[in-house]
Amino acid sequence: MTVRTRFAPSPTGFLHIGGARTALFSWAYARKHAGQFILRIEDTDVARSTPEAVQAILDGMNWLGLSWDEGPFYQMQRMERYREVIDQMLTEGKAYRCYCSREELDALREQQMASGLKPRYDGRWRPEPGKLLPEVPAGVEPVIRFRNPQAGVVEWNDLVKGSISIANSELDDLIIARADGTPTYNFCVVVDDWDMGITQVIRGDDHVNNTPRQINLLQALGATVPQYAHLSMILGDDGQKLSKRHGAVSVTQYHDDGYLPEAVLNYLARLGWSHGDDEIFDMAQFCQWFDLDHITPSAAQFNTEKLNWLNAHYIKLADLERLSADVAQRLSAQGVSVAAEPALPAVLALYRERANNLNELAASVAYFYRMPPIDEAAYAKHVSADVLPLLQSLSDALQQAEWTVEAIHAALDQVVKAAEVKFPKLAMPLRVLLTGGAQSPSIDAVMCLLGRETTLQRMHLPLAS
RNA sequence: GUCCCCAUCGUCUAGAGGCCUAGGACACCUCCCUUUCACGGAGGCGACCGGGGUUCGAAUCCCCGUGGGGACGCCA
Repeated sequence: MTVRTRFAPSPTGFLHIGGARTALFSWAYARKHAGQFILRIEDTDVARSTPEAVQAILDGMNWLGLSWDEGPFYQMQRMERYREVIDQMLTEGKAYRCYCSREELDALREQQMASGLKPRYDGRWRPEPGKLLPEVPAGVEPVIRFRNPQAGVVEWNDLVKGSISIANSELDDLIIARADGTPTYNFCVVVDDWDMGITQVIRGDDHVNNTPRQINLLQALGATVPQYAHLSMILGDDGQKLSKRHGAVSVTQYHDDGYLPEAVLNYLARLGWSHGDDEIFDMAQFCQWFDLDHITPSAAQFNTEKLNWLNAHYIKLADLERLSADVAQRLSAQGVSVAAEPALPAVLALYRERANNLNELAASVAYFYRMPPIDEAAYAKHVSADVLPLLQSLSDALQQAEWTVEAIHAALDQVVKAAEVKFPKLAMPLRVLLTGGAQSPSIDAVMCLLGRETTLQRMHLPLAS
């Protein structure tokens, strides 16, 4: 049987890091087994679902490169099918109408909580042989409830957590259709997973408690029960649960923050899953290695520093043209337009080893394309009066020097030797004048890229005043 | 409250009874490289939640405790 997995987000917000990892694992599992990965949008909560959120999820998936083979399917477009199944269940006595008002249910819940019980529906409208049902109240639209088994236990072998069993006595008759006729989550999931032939349900472990209900429903429908794999949640950098208020951001925010998708993917892959001591691998490798046996059942804390490390790694590896296109955009967003010279790829080749993210990288090379603001402290420290003669003689030497790193280096050496000073005595003030700050790659390489004209011009700043 | 789940360095993790004086990675510290800052290289620091069992032997299996998390919606 071919593997079919799915990612089924509800479009009530963006695709966050936890959802992205769930999608990644489902995707990788399908790829590993040469199966299909299906995208399904669970939009039955009409009040909270938005088209913007759908788009945000699609954007996130696309940025990460998690491609789906079927879908996106929208549950709101499958209403007819749900109704058909509900009608059939009603006919077969597998579901029934319940005329309890919300107030009634709230009161029941409160009362049960107060007496230390697990709140659940008491089955007052559940038909039983010989049982007298209450009189149908006028003007109340009923909900439809599933007739859940009352005895026995539901047990499944969770592919991540191992055997889990929950007694049916813990469950109640869940509502599968609201008073307005729209079906509810647990029901739609079941019908969809069934219709779509899902073989492995890989999802967050906040769904563990839904699983026995879904299994009961599936069995009532005569459907094959898929395998389940429940992934533990991802905690924030501070160990706290992620929420809108607290650290949960869209995966596309990582793009804005200068992360490469391959870095985010690699990081996510290692969060809760491992392959021995392997830390760095691409998605092709991941799809070969991925399995559910090596998923950690416990929650994982997000660690931005490790993500940064991976990002820096992938920046060093990235194709220079691709990097240039990205960095040019970031620069232009800051009002810096990239000139033809020096060529951005060559500049990035010099700088990519020192950046943790693309924004840093862009900021660090901006001085090639516009006069940088000078770090005053660095200026005061390095550009003292006694270096002015050095700058002057270097300037002289540079006028007719061949413009190569070697020749520039020779000129620097010559000035330093003649003045009997250490190399940094000249290199540091140059750094400050040319780049605006005290840190840069090898100064001769910087000068070479900057070009003769700009170099001399910036060098002459203190000489002129 | 009830039910379910989880528990190895600060963090991500390796670990399927002997290979464990517990391995790797990030972070941190030291040194090396060096033209500053990085990069890179070499070292270092640092953990099996507690208690009982089972066993010749337990980080690994069982039980209890403790701690953490999740679920208990006409949300998904």
